Amino acid sequence: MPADRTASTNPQYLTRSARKDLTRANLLQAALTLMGEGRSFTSLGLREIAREAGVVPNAFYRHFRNTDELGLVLVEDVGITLRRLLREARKMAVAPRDMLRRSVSVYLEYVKLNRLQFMFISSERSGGSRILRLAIRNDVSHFTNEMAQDFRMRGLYTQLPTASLQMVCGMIVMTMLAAATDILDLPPGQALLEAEMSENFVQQLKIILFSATRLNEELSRS
Amino acid sequence: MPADRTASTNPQYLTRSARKDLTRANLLQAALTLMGEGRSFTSLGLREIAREAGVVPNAFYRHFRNTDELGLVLVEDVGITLRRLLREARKMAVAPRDMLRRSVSVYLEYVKLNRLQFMFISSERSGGSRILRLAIRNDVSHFTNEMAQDFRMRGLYTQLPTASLQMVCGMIVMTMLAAATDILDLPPGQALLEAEMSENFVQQLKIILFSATRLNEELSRS
DNA sequence: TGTACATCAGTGAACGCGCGTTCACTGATGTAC
DNA sequence: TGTACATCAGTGAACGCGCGTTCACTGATGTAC
Repeated sequence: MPADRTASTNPQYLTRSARKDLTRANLLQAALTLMGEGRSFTSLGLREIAREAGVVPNAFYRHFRNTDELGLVLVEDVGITLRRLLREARKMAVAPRDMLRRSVSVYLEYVKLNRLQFMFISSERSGGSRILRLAIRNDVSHFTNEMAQDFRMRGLYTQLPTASLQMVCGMIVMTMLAAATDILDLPPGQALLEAEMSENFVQQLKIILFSATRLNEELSRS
Repeated sequence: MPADRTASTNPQYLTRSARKDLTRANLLQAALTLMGEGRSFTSLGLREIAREAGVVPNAFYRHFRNTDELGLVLVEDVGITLRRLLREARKMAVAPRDMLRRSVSVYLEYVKLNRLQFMFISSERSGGSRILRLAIRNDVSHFTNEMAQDFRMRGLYTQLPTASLQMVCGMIVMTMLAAATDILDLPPGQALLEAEMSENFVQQLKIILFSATRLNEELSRS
């Protein structure tokens, strides 16, 4: 039952505004939960979300003007998740052995941990509401830019002009999102398929990164 | 007005079954038209499609069981479009000067020519209805396989094992679809942005193809 | 600290609307003789 | 070729339903004195 979600934090002992925040969080979580059941965000209705959150439809308006506004808050949360991912990546030792493979496995774990959020961006990045689509693309391109900056800070690919580095990072992010979609589609418990997929992902990144080292040398000659 | 679509082929002189086919085509076209107005296929209703096609809602059932079934027919059409694209690509001279750049510009023209169909796959490939998503992925992976076969037939990348060639083609197709999405998002008449985007696309393919020639040489050593 | 009043998160009922689906139908087209 | 009948693409009206949105409300929480 939806109400169980709040069972551990007994509303009895919270202030009014804390309880409001809780309901708001329940609404956001309700939308994610429904998406986890195979629904796309765009197809969710206000009443449906309120029902799943255990409040009356009208209560929704105390928190959001409409479902798109709720969606934008979800996108914000995704942005936070992505920035956290970058922070984790930054903590990794500089260029240790098997750096790429380790990054990939950290990333894939992260995707599985934030399953619903990644399902959300994967399905709303192209389809559905225009305003959400733009917000997500904005987040993704911020992520790409920060990745490029991190490469610079670490002194990687210093020979690349900024535009090329941006493009390479764009390809990496595109590949990351495709891999996330693939891994989320996998039925659970398919360890073998997952390992195969992950290995594929590593190879794809190798292809991109390998060429990056040669950009402006061979490529411009061909 | 929707009825104008049929004005050039006066229904008066057609057989009953030919007129039925025309209505069916109008329904399919109506769905594409509505998508062209910024709607996602998943959000289209049966009544809405019928209205746009100029028939009564009930008439829809003479042609499709529901909107998903209409969607599957659209996917079939996309499959045909993609196979036609491959056929055109095959007609191109073997390895002429600037082959890559020529292929890219042919492809981008093709995308613009079949604008609505590419918008359809781009937005329904991840979002919306599960059954449509699977059908589209199926078409895309067929396309990828055929591309790999064509590479083999042309004697390109003969040193690559089949699995690696598949992966490389997968990356090419992923990049192609991303480029299609980008070009379709561009406001019309932005020739400069379009040229930039197209050049970016060329570079991305170079990166992938260049590495492909070195796969199994340098990559496995790194 | 106690009281009187204001605030406001959530309620419950009602609305008008467009939806998908059903039904019996119409009348032009097609077919059999 | 002409006639009588069958077919069936599309019509028009009706249905029940869930939707988003509105309204006046309740009563616990918060605030001012």
